[in-house]
Formats: sequence, structure tokens, C-alpha cells
Amino acid sequence: MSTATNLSRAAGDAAVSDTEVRIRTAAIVLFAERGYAATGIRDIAGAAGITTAAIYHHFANKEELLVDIIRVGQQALNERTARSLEGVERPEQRLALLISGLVATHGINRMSALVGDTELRALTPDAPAYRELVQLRDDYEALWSRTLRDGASEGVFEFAAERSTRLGLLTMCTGISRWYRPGGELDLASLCAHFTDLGLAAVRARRGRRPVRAAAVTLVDPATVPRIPGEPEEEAA
Amino acid sequence: MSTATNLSRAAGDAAVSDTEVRIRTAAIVLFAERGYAATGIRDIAGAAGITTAAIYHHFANKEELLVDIIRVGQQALNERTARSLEGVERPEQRLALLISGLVATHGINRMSALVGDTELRALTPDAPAYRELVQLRDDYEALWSRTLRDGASEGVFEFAAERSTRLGLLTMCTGISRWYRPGGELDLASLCAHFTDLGLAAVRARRGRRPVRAAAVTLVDPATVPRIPGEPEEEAA
DNA sequence: GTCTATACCTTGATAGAC
DNA sequence: GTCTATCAAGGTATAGAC
Repeated sequence: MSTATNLSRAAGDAAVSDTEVRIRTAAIVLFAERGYAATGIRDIAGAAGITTAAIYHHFANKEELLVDIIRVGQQALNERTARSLEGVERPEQRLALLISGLVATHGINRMSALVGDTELRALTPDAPAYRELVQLRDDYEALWSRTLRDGASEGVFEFAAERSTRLGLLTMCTGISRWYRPGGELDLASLCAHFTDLGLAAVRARRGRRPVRAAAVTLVDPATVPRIPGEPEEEAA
Repeated sequence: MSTATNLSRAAGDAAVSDTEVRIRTAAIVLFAERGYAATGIRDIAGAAGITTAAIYHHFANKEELLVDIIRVGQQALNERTARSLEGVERPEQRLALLISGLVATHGINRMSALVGDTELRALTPDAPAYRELVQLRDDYEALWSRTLRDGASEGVFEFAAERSTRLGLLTMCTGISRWYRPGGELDLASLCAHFTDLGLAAVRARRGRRPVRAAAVTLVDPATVPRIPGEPEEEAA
């Protein structure tokens, strides 16, 4: 559990108090393990070492706690990804950054990413927060769409249908938050490379006659991906 | 909603009453949309057009209802898959049957498959039912393991790590239950072919110098996959 | 086999003292 | 900023009539 101070929010400079980080950690861990609906406000308070009433000093209610966790993670991913793609035009290089960046994020921020990928359905669909989060996710996926379409029209990629290819690759990457643990078969940087290679192969990426492999492109280094406030550091198994 | 009688359980011959099918349908739809924990027994009763007390005549409790839905679907998948692989030795043909069979099942039994893929965590981990379901899932995944390892050792497949390759491909296939709907970009048979092609490409399947494509192998026809009792028929969008 | 009625527990959230 | 104490609502499950 982190005891660092002066952590900053992804979208601003507001400091996050130590108690607030402990609440976030408790919520992230429990939402990831049992799901939002199966987690009680008392479970969160107990894991954070405070009472339920204290939670309401930091967050308006349980739903806002969930929204905050998802938003911080999604905004961080969107900003890092947009920055990594700046000035990069070749579709195979863009796809490699998209895949390795997504895998890196789901390895570093494993639990909060899992919550973001599975608990949108817990939010009231007409709440403004829901719209905002769906918009952020759509903005992110648009980067994938554009890359896949460009690659296909340039003859660098070859696949039958953009939407199902995109969703298949996205699901494959986000799915690692359900089974990856530090200290397993592969370290995270190797996993980024491996999945990039699988993805490039899946769309049959090539330059001229030569298939493009992960070793020939630049990847996102997971060591450069920061943990969001509250995301626990997992021990190697 | 199906009104057929004489439906049979996957693992036996016991008839399923009309009311029981309506309960199953209500539970499958609500568990898939909101999750098990967020679904109340009153919600299920209301959707099935009965009272909560009547549910307890057909199922011992809410957990048993979930277990039953997951078990029937997993057993059906395991049996169909084992049958389709009988006598098939070539790894690329086995992988094609595994992928197309899994995609077909997740298209036909979309909602119950989604429940099976996401709600195991709702069960008490030391309950016998939990152990049984995990065992069934492990039996299924062992078919994938064996196929991938055989293909790699025969030089037909090429990938960096068996476990992450297997989990990546599995997640890609099971993920379609989160976004596929009848009447979309591709019909289900085309989706089976497309994902088989993505999977064969991802492991760089080849015979001699030639890449193996989905068009060169036999696939599972989704029209041969039966709906489990209670799985709703979805309208084309 | 389904109903009405209800028991009993846990839930998210709040009031007000310190 | 955190606590104790508490509330109203909703949760699962059951008893017993028909």
C-alpha cells in the first residue's frame, strides 16, 4: 500500500490526501475482485481502516467513487496514447504503440483497468457521468479505428472487417487484467512485445513482401506508465 | 421467448417445464445485463411473470440458479467441442474448430455464455459447485493447450509463450458476447470464419511455406449449435 | 405449482458529537 | 476529518393457504 504524498490527479493538480488514497485502494481492490454491486460501503471502510461515515467526507456516494476511479484511469490512458502517437504516421508503428500501450496500462494499473472495463454497466445510463465516460472510451477507440482503416487502405494490413477486428484485438489486450500477475511466465515488457507481435500477425501486417514483427517497431515501455492514485502495487507471485 | 416443450437438459433427459424456462430466461437476461449481484430475486420473478416464492419451487436459491445456467452451457460446449475434435490430428484444423466453435457458441448462447464467463466470482469458492465449474472450464482449456503446444512442436505454429497466447485468443473469442448482435456488420458464420482467420494468422500457422487461412480448413457451422434452455432468441437489429 | 404475507438481515446514507 | 448511532429501503428466503 502506497504511503506517498503529493500524488496528483490525472487531469489536474489537486493533491490527494492519504486517507483518500486508502479509500481508493480499498475500492479498486474490492471492485476488481468482487464487482461493484457485490461490494458494500462497509467492506470498503473496513479495508481502508475507517468508518463508513468517513467515506462520505471524501466522496458524495458509492457511485461517485466508482466514476472517479474509472475516469482517472481512462483520462490517463487517453492522454498517454495520444502523446505517443504524435507525429507517427505508419499504421504498423501506430498499431504497435496502441497494443503495447494498452497492455502496459492493463499490467501496471491492472485492477483499476479491470474495473473500468467491466463496471460501466453499474452506472445509471442517463447520468452525465455515464455519458462522459462512454465519450472518453469512444475517443480512445477512435484511435484504433483510424489506424486499422488507414493500414487497410494503404495495403499494410489485411483483414475482413474493421469493427470485429478492432473489438477482437481490444478485448484480447484488455483481457490481460483478468489473468496477468507480476512474476509469471513473462515479465510485462515481454508481454507487451508478445501481444504486439500477435496483433501485427493477426492483421497480417507487412511492408512489401516482409511481415512486420514486434522486433522491428518501437513499443511502449511499461516502466514509463505511472500507477494511478490508489492502484495497489502487486507482489511478484 | 421460446414456448417449445420437451427441451432437454444438456446432461440428461429430464424435461424442463415452461415456467422453469421462463425463470431461466429472466435470470440469463438480467444476469447478463446487470450482473448477478445487481439482480434481485424480485427482478427475476417480475420478468418471469411470477412471484418470488414460486422461484423457490424450481431452484433452491439464487446461487443454484446461477450455477445451473453456467453448468448447462459449459457442459454443452465441452461435449460439442470434444466431439468435433474426434479423430482430427492436424493442429491448424484443431485450432480452427476450437475458435469457430467457441465463437459460434458465444453468438448463439450469447447471454448465458457471458454469464458463464463473468460470474464465476459470485460463487462461494469452497462450495462444491464452484470446484465443479472450474474443473469443467479447465477441461475445456486443456484442449486449447494441447493444440497450441502440438502445433508449436510440429513447427506449424509460431508464438512466444503458450499460456499468454492461449489466454489472448480465448479472451478474444469469448469477448464477442459483449458486442456481437445478430444483424450487424457480419453474420455469425462470417464472424466464425473471420476470427478463425485472425487466430490462424496470430500464431502464424503455415504448412511448408504457405500460411494457412480459414478458407482452407473446416469450421463449425453456428447453425448446428443449439440454444440452451432459457437462452433468449435475439432479434436482428 | 403458485399465491399472500411476512420474517429477518444487510444495504447506502445521514445527523450530530467531538 | 472522523467517530457513534441510527434510519428507511431493499435484499433473500420461508410459512402456510389454496
